[in-house]
Amino acid sequence: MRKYEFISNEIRKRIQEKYYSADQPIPDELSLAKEFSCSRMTMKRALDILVSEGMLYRKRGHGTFIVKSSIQNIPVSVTDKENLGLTKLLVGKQIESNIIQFDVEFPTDQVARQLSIEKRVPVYHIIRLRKVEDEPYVIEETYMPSNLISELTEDVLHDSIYRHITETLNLKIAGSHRKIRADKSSDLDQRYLECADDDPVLEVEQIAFLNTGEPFEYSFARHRYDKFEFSSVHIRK
Amino acid sequence: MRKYEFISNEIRKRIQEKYYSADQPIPDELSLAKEFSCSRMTMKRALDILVSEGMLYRKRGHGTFIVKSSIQNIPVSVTDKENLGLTKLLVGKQIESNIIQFDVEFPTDQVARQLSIEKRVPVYHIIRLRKVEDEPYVIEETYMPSNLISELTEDVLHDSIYRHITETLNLKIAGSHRKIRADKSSDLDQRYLECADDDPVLEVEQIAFLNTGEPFEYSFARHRYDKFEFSSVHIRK
DNA sequence: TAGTGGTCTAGACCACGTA
DNA sequence: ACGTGGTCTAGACCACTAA
Repeated sequence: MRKYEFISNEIRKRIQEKYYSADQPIPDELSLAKEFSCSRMTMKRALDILVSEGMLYRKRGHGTFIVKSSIQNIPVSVTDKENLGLTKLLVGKQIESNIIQFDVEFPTDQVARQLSIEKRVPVYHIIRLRKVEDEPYVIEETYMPSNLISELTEDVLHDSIYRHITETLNLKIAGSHRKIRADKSSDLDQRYLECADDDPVLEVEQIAFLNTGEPFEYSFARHRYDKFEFSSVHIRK
Repeated sequence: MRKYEFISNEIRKRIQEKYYSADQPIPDELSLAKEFSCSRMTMKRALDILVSEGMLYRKRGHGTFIVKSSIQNIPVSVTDKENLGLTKLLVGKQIESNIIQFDVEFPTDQVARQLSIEKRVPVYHIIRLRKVEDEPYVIEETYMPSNLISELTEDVLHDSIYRHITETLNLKIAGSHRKIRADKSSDLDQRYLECADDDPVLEVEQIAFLNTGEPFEYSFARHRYDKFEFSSVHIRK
């Protein structure tokens, strides 16, 4: 366990358990560094994590304070904690994946460009309906280059593509770029998400990268507008 | 100018100008530190910024590499760079604000809770239509505690609330929590955004904080679905 | 084994806010 | 003047990767 992570977790626990008064600054960095037997840089790094989570804020020349609203708000962010698929996001819930389409094809210009591949490299083209607790939740249309993501089978699609990538293929996911927009529901949306003609959907377009810098996924996730919202925390530097 | 910011900007420029080959790692941290006459920690911090922007990625034991797709994709993110209002986001464009409503009232339970204030503290309740280049762009409904944000006038609302807060009141904005969702357009949306009955809207709910930790804004921004999307970059730690 | 990035130290000085 | 956080240094050792 890294020292700064251990300390960060400890301080987070203390805040949640109201060990520190929310009306006063928490102890200064040097005192905390002494308490945890670390350098001030390491202490600062531990606190940085909590600042980036929106749990603490600093005032130069004054001290480090608890963001009061952070104590009750538990689920700070979908965005910043995970870009793992549904499977990890909703642990404990019963998740089911219906395969609507599963093809291999040559990419369109747009798909080839987003995945940074040549047009002659085949891509998987997958459309899945994900259900949570038997309720339709999201339709995911996914493109993945076949040379990068191998051994994709229907079994994998029913389980979790992310698990296949990280555990079976042993690849490492580095991050993703996302765009979020509203759209009118298409016939496909209405059929599978069981939504009304005039129900909108929330679409998340995503390009995900391996730690090699290679894009391995270009996807469109279309969510029922009444069952999903996207959360993010923004801290100014 | 902070040293790590200067270095970070310099490396970013080099990447954009293809000074470094995208097929090879950029020079190692120690060499770069020597070139910029700084410590390795400072060099690492400069590179951290570019990693968090999705421009570089690292492989331990191997080197630091350029994310190829980052070179052409210029506007990486609305999310991570700014939570300043429209005024700063769309510099150079002609922006107009029409005031639809401007009241002071006692907050509802929900508004009081989100702003962490007592129900007896009056709040400004503002609804504005923001136009960009004469086209309707977004309807913003905003609640601000009157004890925190003072001297709010129609002149300010026509200009920029953020400028008033940072420049006139000299307060510092620390960050915000946001939720993004799709919704059906309301009568108000249709009237002012000039959208059709069945056009959806993209709603961004935001609580913004000062560096004192106090929430100063609780707002709902409703965007035309065909004119706005929300971008974010996610890097796994 | 050599070279890379990841963590950590024990200091230093600076910038800012309060008294 | 003092105490706070912000930046920066010049090292050290560790973890991982490739040759």
